[in-house]
This record gives sequence, structure tokens and C-alpha cells, in this order.
Amino acid sequence: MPDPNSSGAATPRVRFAPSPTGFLHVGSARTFIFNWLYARHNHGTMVLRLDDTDIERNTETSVQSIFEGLRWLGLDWDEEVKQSERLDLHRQAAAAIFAKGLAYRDFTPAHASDDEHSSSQGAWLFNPGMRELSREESGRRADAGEPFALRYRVPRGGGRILRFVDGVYGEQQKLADEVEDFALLRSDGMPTYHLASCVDDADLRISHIIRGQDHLTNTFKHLLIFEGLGAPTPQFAHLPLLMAPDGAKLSKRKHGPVVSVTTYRDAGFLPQAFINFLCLLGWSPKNDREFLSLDEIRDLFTLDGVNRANAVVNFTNDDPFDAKAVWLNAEHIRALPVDELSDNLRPFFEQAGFHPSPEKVLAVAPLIRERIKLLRDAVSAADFFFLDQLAPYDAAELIPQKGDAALARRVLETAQQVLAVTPFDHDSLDKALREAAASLGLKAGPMFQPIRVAVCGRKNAPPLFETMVVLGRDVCLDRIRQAEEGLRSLG
RNA sequence: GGCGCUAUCGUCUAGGGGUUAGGACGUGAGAUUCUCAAUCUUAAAACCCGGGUUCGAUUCCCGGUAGCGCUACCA
Repeated sequence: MPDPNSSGAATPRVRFAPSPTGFLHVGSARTFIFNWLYARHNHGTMVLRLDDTDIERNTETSVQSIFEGLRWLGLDWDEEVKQSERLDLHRQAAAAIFAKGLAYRDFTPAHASDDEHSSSQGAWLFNPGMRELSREESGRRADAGEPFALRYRVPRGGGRILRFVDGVYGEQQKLADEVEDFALLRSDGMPTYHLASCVDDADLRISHIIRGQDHLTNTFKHLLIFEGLGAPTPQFAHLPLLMAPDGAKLSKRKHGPVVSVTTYRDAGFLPQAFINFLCLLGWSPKNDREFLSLDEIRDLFTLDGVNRANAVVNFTNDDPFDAKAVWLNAEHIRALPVDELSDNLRPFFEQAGFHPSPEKVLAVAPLIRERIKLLRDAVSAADFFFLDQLAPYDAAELIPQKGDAALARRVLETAQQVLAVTPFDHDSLDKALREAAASLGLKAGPMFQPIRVAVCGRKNAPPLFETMVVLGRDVCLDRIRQAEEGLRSLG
């Protein structure tokens, strides 16, 4: 146990304590990010604690997927502990609290107590019979092997007020009489969340507990546990919750994969964009800036900037991603150096069955960077760069707005002649093709569209000259020839 | 039911006793352009309701309402 007198820590110690009951939830990810920001902004220490005491629900695959999510975010931590390995510590702490008379054994069968709770009108606070059981009888029944839960003996009748100053919500207070005698140990001897969490926070000398607002009222219980432990009380800061558009708290069960960070990753969010988006949910730098790098956020981050109202993640059935998250991602994509963008793009191409060389990706990336919002969009935006044979398209698309098949054919014939002899660089192509247009008495639009469709297989594509340079002369000429044939078949 | 927290455009938010209530996303219109995108300009869009306090409240206080959270031998 830490020395209660040595609490005046210089640098903060924070922790992120996920319980491995599934994938990494966006709400958990945000809590992690805020803790990280607080730690790094204040040159403190970040502890990752796996709250894996719920053996019923915890799985190894869940542990893996949480680490996977955290690794993707790219934020580091300094220490790592597993709660399940500290069982002895938790039980000793429970014994110590019991020894001080601050807890009592409750022999009420678990189900029976449930019934009593639900039948009561107000909040269930305590069971007088058990709370007042004599030391002797309690000991006798325990020795006889009768199972019991250990409950905190919350101070009653003294008008005691529990208080703390929350880093986000300010002064908080509650009458101890309104706090129920919560369990410390279950009847199977396992510690409850409240006990394990506080014991570990105390033992790990956590100075700032930054967590979801769903724990705001639990904090009064935690105050009591720290007191029972004789440990210094950490600072608390609660974060507003993330809500779904339907008004409910974002949950795996109700809202499905949209609450998993892997969904964002797989769709092609950049981690820094995802972090940027999550930070803006409940926090503001208060300077009208929204597109921020991780370094900027870290430098700007303070608890003062955290607001108190829950935030809605605005997804729909049609679109699982908040429009602002998508926009931010597009911004971050554009801000990325080409080589980094290429590195991020390659896995998406690979997964789509394309295996372009790194050089090719590097050449393509600048042409599509302003045309994609998610990395996965790159596949459909750039497929024609990688295909040996263009997918079939409607030859009618080759015909410009005000024109006919004959015109389109003339354009493509001329283009072939020009491209056969023009150096394949942007400026030469630009000059030669514009001159060709003039010679045909055409404006740029009607001239370029047939070529673009011929070369890309669609009307909307990156700028024509850059595209042709990447594709190369042979491919361009070949595709234009094929387009001409298609046009002929059209009649 | 009890206790707690919260309330500014559709969404994320800034602001704060006197403001044309600011920004962003999204949406509409226009400009630019070889298409698309990007970019630029522009428009529509908000202080939950009722009482106080005050010369003046969206802002402070109280009440209501609504939403959320906690009220487990879940975390």
C-alpha cells in the first residue's frame, strides 16, 4: 500500500482500464485517447490495466482485439498490468477493510437479495439484519462454510456528505445515506469491480482517474473504498458519454459494428483522423480549429476544454460513419505526404486483389488523394490503373454531350495519331492534345471526354494528362483503339 | 421509484448580462475547371419551457420538462 503522506506527486499517473469483453469500443478508445493526451500533455505516466476479473465474459480473443485496436491508434503506454494477476492484493485489501469494521458479511443468498431490491420502492440501501449481525454470529456462520458477500458498511444516520471536485463536472457531493451498502467481494470470494479497481488504482498510485461519466455516481463509493484502504484520494475527471443518434448510449449490442474501432480501420480511416474526430466529441480547443494533428491536440489538450453534455455520433443505417469523421479523414489524407499515403493505400489495393508495385502506387496516390474520403475508396478510384483489361463500359459514354459517334471516332483517331508521336509527359500531352482539339474545331471538354472514357473506362476520373503519363503510351493507345471498336459496334 | 448529471443550428461545438449568438460538418445556390474531386463565394439553419434577479437575460438563480447515467454478489 502506498504511503498516504506521499501523495503530492509531481507528474500525473493515469490509467486506461478496459475490460476484455469484446472488440475495442469507440467510447473506450476515446477514454484511452483522453487519458493518453492528459498523460502526455503533462509529461505523466500512462498505465494500461486489463480489468479482466470477469472470468465469465472475458476471452483471450477479446484481449487480442483490444490490443489490435490500441496498436492501430498508435498511442503508446508506459506500464501494463493484468488485474487477474492481482487477486491476492484485492482479497488482502478486502480483509483489511473488514478488519477495520468498515465492511460486513452478508449471508443473504444472491437471488433473494435481488428480489428484495426490486420490490422496494426507492433505492435499496442495506439489509439491516445482515449489517447488524454480531461479530460472533457472523464469524460462526462463515466458519461453518456458509457463503457470503462482503459489503461496505456505508456510514448511516450521521448526515455525512461525500464530496469531491471533478475535473470536468466540478464540485460533486452526495449524502452517504443515499449510497447503498455495495459489495466488495462476491460470495465466491471474487472481488467486485469497485474493489478491484480502487485497490489497483491505489496500489498503482494512479493520481488522476479519467473515465466515462457513467462512473460519476460510482465515485462516491470509490471515495469510501480509498478511505477504507487508507489511501490518498486520486483526482477524478469524468468524460461525457458518446451516444447513438437514437439517443441511447453507444453499445455493442444495440448498434453493432459501428461502435468497433476496427470498423473504422477497415474502412480506411487514418488513425490520426479517427483520433481527431473522437477528440472533438466532448472536447474543444476553443479556437475554432477542428482539423488538428496529434501533436497539436496533445499540446492544446486540457480538462477545461472538456464539456459536460453527451455527444451524438451521427451515423445512419445507410452510412455507418459520422459525416464529420469522414470529412476529417479526407483532410488528413490530403495532408499526408505521398509516400506515407502510398504506404497506407497499398494494403487496400492488395486486399482488392491488385498488386501494383510501390512505384506505381506512389505515382497513383497524388492523382486520387483529393478524390477519396476513405482509404478504401482508392480501390474504385484507381482500379483502371492496375487492370490489364478495362471492365466493359457503355460505349455511349465515349460520345460527348453535344456530339455524335462520328465526332467521338474522329477525336479518338486524332488522339491516336497525336499520342503516337508526343512525348509522354504532362506538358507535352497538354499542348499536343489542345492543339489537336483546335485543329478539329473543338473545345477542351468534347475533346477530352472521349479520351478519358477510353483510357479510364468511365466519365469521372483524375486529370487526364497525369493519368495518361502514369498509364503509359502503350496502354493508352491500346485502350483508345478498343474504344474505337466499341464505337463502331454502336453503329 | 430514488439519487446524480446535462440542455446553443440536423450533428459537433464557441460564447457569455447589452453580440448581426461565432466556427465546423452536412445541405442549397453560384464561381472556377478537361470530367469528378478539391478550392472559393454565398444562403437557409440554434440559445427547451416558465418564473424570478436586473434598466436589460440565451447567459445568473429557482422550478418544470426532456435526455442520459447510477441505483447488481456486471464492468
